[in-house]
Amino acid sequence: MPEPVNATAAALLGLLRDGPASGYDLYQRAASELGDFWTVTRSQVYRELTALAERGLVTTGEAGARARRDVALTDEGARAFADWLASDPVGEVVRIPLLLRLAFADALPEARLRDMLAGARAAHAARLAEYEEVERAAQEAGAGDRDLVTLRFGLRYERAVLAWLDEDVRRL
Amino acid sequence: MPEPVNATAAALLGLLRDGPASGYDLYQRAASELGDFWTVTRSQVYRELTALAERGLVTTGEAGARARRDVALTDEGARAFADWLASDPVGEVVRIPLLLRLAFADALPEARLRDMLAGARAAHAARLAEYEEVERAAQEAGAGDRDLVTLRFGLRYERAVLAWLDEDVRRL
DNA sequence: TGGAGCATGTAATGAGTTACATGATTGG
DNA sequence: CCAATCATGTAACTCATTACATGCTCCA
Repeated sequence: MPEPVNATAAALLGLLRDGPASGYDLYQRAASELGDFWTVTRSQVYRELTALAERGLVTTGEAGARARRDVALTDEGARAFADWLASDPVGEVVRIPLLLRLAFADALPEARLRDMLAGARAAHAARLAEYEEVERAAQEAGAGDRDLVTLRFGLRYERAVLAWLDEDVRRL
Repeated sequence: MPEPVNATAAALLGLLRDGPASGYDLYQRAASELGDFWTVTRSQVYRELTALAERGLVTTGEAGARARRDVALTDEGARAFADWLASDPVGEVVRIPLLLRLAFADALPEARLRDMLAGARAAHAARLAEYEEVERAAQEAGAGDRDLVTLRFGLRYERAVLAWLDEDVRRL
């Protein structure tokens, strides 16, 4: 059994099913199609593509304008993607800097704490509003539930955070 | 202005306010007191402690049993902690492997998908139950809202994920 | 026609995980 | 008294972010 690919590499393979693309393209598509709950940076894209090419899971085409080089999925790459896709989804990460600070709230000046909470509230409310707007637009455009599943997670997440801020954190 | 410390290092400084401790102690305390939304590994603890010692933010004591070496907070370390604590909480990370797979659900065999969702549901339900149990115990022990704020976040998060699984993902 | 901004990629650094090693304790 | 387990730490590796460099395009 060959070494399994990591999730970021697998995501790139998955995107490449739609046809060859440059690292830059893949980066853009990942940002827009994979959503806020699986982010990748450009550097990661290039690193993973290099590694995938070395393993023969993608092939690298000729250089085009601006050093652009398209890569394409190989059969072996498609197989590696399918294996990853069926593998157990492990490694959920939720990391909340605000929560870490609240653990030490005793040492935090009252006023600064209030500011911080207000800032967090505003940021999450803004993201919620953004998601709601995207949902509205998607529904008008006739998107199905399948397309909205990530968005729905985002909506629930942001609402949960806001409820927590308003109902649980408020009383401090 | 000195280079600010990173969040993991800051957490260790924060814990050291209660008195000197070994890396191992700090690791244990971080795991139990900082909760599931800011995890650190043992290796991180030692790496950060080394770096903190080089910067004079902690001092390293003599070796005890089993190569144990306690470190203690310096005044400068306490200042660095306070600075970090008051700084803006940036860098929230939420990373959901299941969501990434759902983005490619078209290529996933029906049965495997169902399994995967069932597994996720079970895992989150178990964590929710665990949190509820901790909450019950804490309340009996007379813990205040201040102590429970992290836990409350966990409760809301797990409930939101379960609702998402049951109400939004179900229909696929 | 030149400079503002987009496209494309690399290098350097930082953070996080896994695997390894080894010395104390302790219960059977 | 020795085997299992706990305590303690290091090394190697993978993953992720930030900073940098440079070539195109296009429009003012």
